[in-house]
Amino acid sequence: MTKVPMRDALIEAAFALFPDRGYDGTTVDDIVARAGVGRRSFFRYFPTKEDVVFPDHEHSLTEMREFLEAARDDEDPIAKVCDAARMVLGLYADKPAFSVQRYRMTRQVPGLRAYELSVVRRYQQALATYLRARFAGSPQSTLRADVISASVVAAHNHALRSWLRADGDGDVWAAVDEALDLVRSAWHPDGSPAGAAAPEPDDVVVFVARRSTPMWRVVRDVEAALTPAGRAEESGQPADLADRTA
Amino acid sequence: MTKVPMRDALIEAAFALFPDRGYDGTTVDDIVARAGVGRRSFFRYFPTKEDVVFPDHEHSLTEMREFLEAARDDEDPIAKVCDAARMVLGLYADKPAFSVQRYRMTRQVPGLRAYELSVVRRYQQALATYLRARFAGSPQSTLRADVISASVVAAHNHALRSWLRADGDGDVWAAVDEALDLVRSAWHPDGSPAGAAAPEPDDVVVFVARRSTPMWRVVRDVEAALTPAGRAEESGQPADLADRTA
DNA sequence: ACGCGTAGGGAACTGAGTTCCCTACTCTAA
DNA sequence: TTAGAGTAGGGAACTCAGTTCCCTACGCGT
Repeated sequence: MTKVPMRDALIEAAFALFPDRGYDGTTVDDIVARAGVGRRSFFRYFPTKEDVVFPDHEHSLTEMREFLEAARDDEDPIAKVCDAARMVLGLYADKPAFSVQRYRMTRQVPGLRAYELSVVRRYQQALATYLRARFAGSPQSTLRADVISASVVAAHNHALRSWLRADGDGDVWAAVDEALDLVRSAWHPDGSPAGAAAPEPDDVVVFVARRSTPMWRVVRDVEAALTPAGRAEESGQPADLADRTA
Repeated sequence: MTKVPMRDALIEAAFALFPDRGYDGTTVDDIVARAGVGRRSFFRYFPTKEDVVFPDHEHSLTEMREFLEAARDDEDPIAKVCDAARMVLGLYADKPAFSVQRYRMTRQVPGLRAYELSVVRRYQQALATYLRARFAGSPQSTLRADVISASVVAAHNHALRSWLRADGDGDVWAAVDEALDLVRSAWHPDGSPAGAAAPEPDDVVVFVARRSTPMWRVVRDVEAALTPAGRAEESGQPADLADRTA
């Protein structure tokens, strides 16, 4: 009847004790006693006590690396690292209660904050490794790879953390999309500085309005132009590329 | 003759032992024995063993905060955080041999890498705090503050680390300037971020959005872009357009 | 001389992480 | 069916970082 793999039993025991005693107040002996196993077994499954708090990041990291290695060469590298960041978001968004509980604990325990930082750095390095390969040959390739991956991670964490601070209320996905859009627009190869004949992607809408335009009218026209709204990119295909509002 | 303050004696003793025994191989007892003081005294001056490896960051952090708090409001905020990053560079560049020795040790000891990350995060937070205050009122102020400070730190570290890897050869200052220039050009007035207004002659606002953008975001950003230096309606975020239309 | 605050010393304890060695189960090959 | 080997788990004993409690010594002003 040792159905539950020991690893899961230890995680469950740990998180059953944390709310009462806190992280520091829960010793490894407490955890193994509750799980009904020997102390030695804990360190067989978790190299340190901190690892039991973030049980799935190791797996998530290898998933991210595989995802990036499987990328085709014709994919936009920046969009790809943004998607990779969204994968990590899923890890948190799938278990809001767990994520919020852990976030609160992490904020209070310096050791856990340090651990979290080291995990974040490994994600960031995975992104940077991918970008370095994709940028290879272009000027400042490693610098750009490092800075862009740092931007993506910062944007992701900004959205994730404000969602966690709000106890998991609100739409994380939308918040992360917005944050990543900012990053993408800052770094993307829109080398064309001022207007001119910029090759615009098909799903981009340009509005022009005078500053004196009443807000209600702008909103109405924007709505009209974006009618096939929503998050489905493949749906909104037709309509004019440039809609003008006097 | 015990002129040397105990703190300095401990640092000196520690770094005298590290080359031979390594960080993990040097116990706190070894250090205090060499310094000729009691074990208890070590923890009076350094909260953890790791702190003795980075003895001056605490002081440097308060210097950076003071530097940023003393900034005038007419200074360019991004240039200011770049200068703040350059202050930290001085900490390393002033003692190349020491910095290189410590860098090599830090690479090999996971605990020291984690410590370094937590220090870096505190610098980054100092930058972000300053930028949040400077950006207050403009759209996405906290997001931009977080992402820009992450970019600055990443650029600084990129240049610093390649200099350290090269055993302190070459011109760090030039390398950091180049790296920071990249960041500044990405975030400063010219690259027009999607969802924000681009500079146009006269009184006209150009608004660019992807068709997949959620409606609530379009409305909010249009509002921010069109509101002429007053305050936006419900969100209470005054949107300053002056930067973008100059 | 007195009291008093501060810098340092040191024993003893807790708890994480390691080392060494033990038991028990299971799967395979002779 | 049994021998052997590989693997999952148990547990004592150790090291070392960090803490707690309490001690001594020195300076310093009144």
